[in-house]
Amino acid sequence: MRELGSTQPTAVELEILRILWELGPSPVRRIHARLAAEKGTNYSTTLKMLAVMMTKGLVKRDEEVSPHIYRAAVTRERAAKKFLVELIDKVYEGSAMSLVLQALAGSKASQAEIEEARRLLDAMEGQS
Amino acid sequence: MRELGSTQPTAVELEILRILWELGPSPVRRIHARLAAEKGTNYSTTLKMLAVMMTKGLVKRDEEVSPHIYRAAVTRERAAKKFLVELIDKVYEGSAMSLVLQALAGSKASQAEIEEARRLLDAMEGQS
DNA sequence: TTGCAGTAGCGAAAGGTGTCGCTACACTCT
DNA sequence: AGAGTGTAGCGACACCTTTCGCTACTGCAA
Repeated sequence: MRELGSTQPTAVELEILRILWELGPSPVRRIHARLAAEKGTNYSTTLKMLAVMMTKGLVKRDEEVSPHIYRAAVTRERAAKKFLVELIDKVYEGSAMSLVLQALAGSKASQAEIEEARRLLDAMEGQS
Repeated sequence: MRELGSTQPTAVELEILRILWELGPSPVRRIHARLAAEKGTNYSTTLKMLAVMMTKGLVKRDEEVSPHIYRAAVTRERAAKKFLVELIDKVYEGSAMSLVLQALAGSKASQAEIEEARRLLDAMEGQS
């Protein structure tokens, strides 16, 4: 019972997505090199995971060239947003931005990030 | 291979935690009523899930009384924070508060929440 | 005391994730 | 042609999550 557009990536899938976001479109070799460095898993495993992710629509690949080139089918931003929406939904069931921020309070942020956050808040205040 | 203090709740476990956060300490009957309303699962299933969650330390129970009373072993806030930290770690590998905010930008926030966010940013700026 | 209702628990099984071994195909290079 | 190297994929398996059926215990009512 899998919902249509909302295939949340699992742990390893997310690791692969992160690698793709960082590296950009890459052949399996390169993805595997990173993944193996972190987890020590086999080449076959990486390949299989990519295959599974293909069926879930999490990645796309160019089969014209050889080796095939894989790329993430979702952007980092979109994925993050999806996670957050689900998090708020699951944990707070409803909008609770202030609580999320509260949770973030412990983490350190650079001056630049804080500035940007302020700008964003200003923008949010304007609309809606 | 499960890390020591970081037992991330699975999907159903999270649903149960959410129910407990909302209801407060409750007997299985009450938890099950909610869960069954959402998923239509059996009483045995709820009971088993609670048992599993006991071994993981996600819930605690008072066995003195009958029926036993279950309560969440973690607060909503702590759980949310854990999720967020993991999210940032997994998706952005490192601090990226502004990006998280970016992701949140689409969601609507009340004036009060925005105010609170501003106050929080001020506080964060002060320290560290 | 027997029977019923509510409660607790165990063990099995179904489904999903992550892992790999083994096979096959292509493309060199000799 | 044959050997060697890089690439792709299938099928099996181990492990975890989620599900339930069946059993057992408790306490109260007939």
